[in-house]
Amino acid sequence: MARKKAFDREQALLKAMNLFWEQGYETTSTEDLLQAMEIGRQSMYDTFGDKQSLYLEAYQRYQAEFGLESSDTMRLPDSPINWIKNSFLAIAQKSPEERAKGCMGVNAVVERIQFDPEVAALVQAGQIRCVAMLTRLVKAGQRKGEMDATLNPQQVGQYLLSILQGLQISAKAGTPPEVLAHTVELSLRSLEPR
Amino acid sequence: MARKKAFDREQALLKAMNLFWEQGYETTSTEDLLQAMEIGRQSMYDTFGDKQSLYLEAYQRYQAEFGLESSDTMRLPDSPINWIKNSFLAIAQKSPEERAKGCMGVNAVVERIQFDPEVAALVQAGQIRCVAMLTRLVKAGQRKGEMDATLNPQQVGQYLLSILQGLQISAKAGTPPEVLAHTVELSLRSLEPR
DNA sequence: TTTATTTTGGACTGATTAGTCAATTAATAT
DNA sequence: ATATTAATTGACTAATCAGTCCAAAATAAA
Repeated sequence: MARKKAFDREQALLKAMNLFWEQGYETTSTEDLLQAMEIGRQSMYDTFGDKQSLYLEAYQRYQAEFGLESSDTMRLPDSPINWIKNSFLAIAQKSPEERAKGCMGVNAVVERIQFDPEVAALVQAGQIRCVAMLTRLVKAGQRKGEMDATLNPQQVGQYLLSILQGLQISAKAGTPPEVLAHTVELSLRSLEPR
Repeated sequence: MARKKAFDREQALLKAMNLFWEQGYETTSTEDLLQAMEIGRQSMYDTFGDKQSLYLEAYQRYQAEFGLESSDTMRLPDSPINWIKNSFLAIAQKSPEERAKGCMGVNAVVERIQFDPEVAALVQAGQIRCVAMLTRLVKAGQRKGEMDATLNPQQVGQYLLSILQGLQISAKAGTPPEVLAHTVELSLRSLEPR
C-alpha cells in the first residue's frame, strides 16, 4: 500500500542515544541529531515525536542495553564479590573517550531530572532495579561466605549503587584508571567478613 | 570622577552562582540571570564579561564557599573520622530543595567539563585540594588509631572524594536521608582498624 | 498502469538565544 | 557649577532553536 521507511528505526535510535549520551540533552540540537541519525527532519518528527520523546526513548534503550539492571534475571555468578569487583573495575578500565561519556543515567540525574518528570520516573525505576540486582548479589555473596553476613543486603545494595555513581563521576572527571582501581578496592573492603 | 555602581557586585555574583547551581549552565538564560541578579543587561556584561566568564567566577565562588577544600588550612578536628562522618551525613540531612541542587562541582563535571577547558581546570584543581584535605584527615585519623594505619592515606582520600560524589548524585536523585545515612555508615567501615 | 498512502526533503515559522549599541543619567573631581 | 567619566536603560541584531507545512517522490495493492 505505501512506501517503506528508507532508514532503520533501531539504528537511528542508537545513533541518537549515543549523541545524547555524549553531549547531553540541551547541548544536542535537533540538527545535530538529524546529522547523526542520517535521516530527514520530518522523518525524525514522524517516527519519534519530538526531541523530548526521542530522548526518553534513547534513555530507555540505554537502560536496557547498558544499565546494570539489565542483567536482572541473570544467573547468579559463582563469585558474586568478584563479579561486582570486575563490573566496577570495568568502568575504570574503559577507554578515555568512553570514560568521558560517563553514565547516561548519572548524566540524566544532573541535567534532566528536575526538568522532566518522565526522566525522573525512569531514573527512579532504573535505580530500584539496579539496587534489587545488587541486593540479590549481596545475599548470594553472604551465603557463600564472601561477604559479611551481618550486613543488611538492601543497605549494601544501595551503598554499591552510590559507589557506582561516584565512580562514574570520577571517571568522567578524568581520574586515572589505577586510582579508580584503588577506590574500587577500598569500596569493597566494607563488605569483607570479619 | 564618575558614577558608582548602583548594585553590589558580590551580591549579584552570589545570585548568579545560586541560579547556575540550581538550574545548570545551558538552561539558565542571560535573561534569567539579569532577573535574579536584579541588574541591567549592560551592567552584567560590563561587570562580568560574558555568560561563560560569569559562570566561571560563580563556580570559583562556589568552590571557595561550599567546597570541602575551603577548609584547607583548618585546624585538625579532635576526631577526624567523626568529622568526616558528620560532613557526609550533613549532605544526607539537607532539605529536599538543597539536596535537589546537588553539588555544583559534580554538576559542572557532567554538564560543562567537556565543553569548557577552563571549567575542567577548575574542577581538577578543586578535586586535588579536596583529596589533599581528606588525605590530611586520614593521616590524622590513623595517628589517633581511629583508622586502619595500613591503608595508603592518599588512596583513602581519593576514595572518600568518590564516595562524596556518589552521595551527591544519590541525594540529587531523591534517595531519602535515612538510606543515605546507611550508605555513609558502610562507606566508612572500610577505614576501620582491624 | 493506476490509485492510495506514506516517506521524504527543503523551505519556512515564530520564539529565544547571547551579545551589542547608543542615548541618557548620574556622580565626582576640579 | 561644570566638565569628565562611568553606569544604566532599552532597543536592537544576527544566529540558532524546536517544530511545522507542503509538495514531490516512492512504493505497494488494485
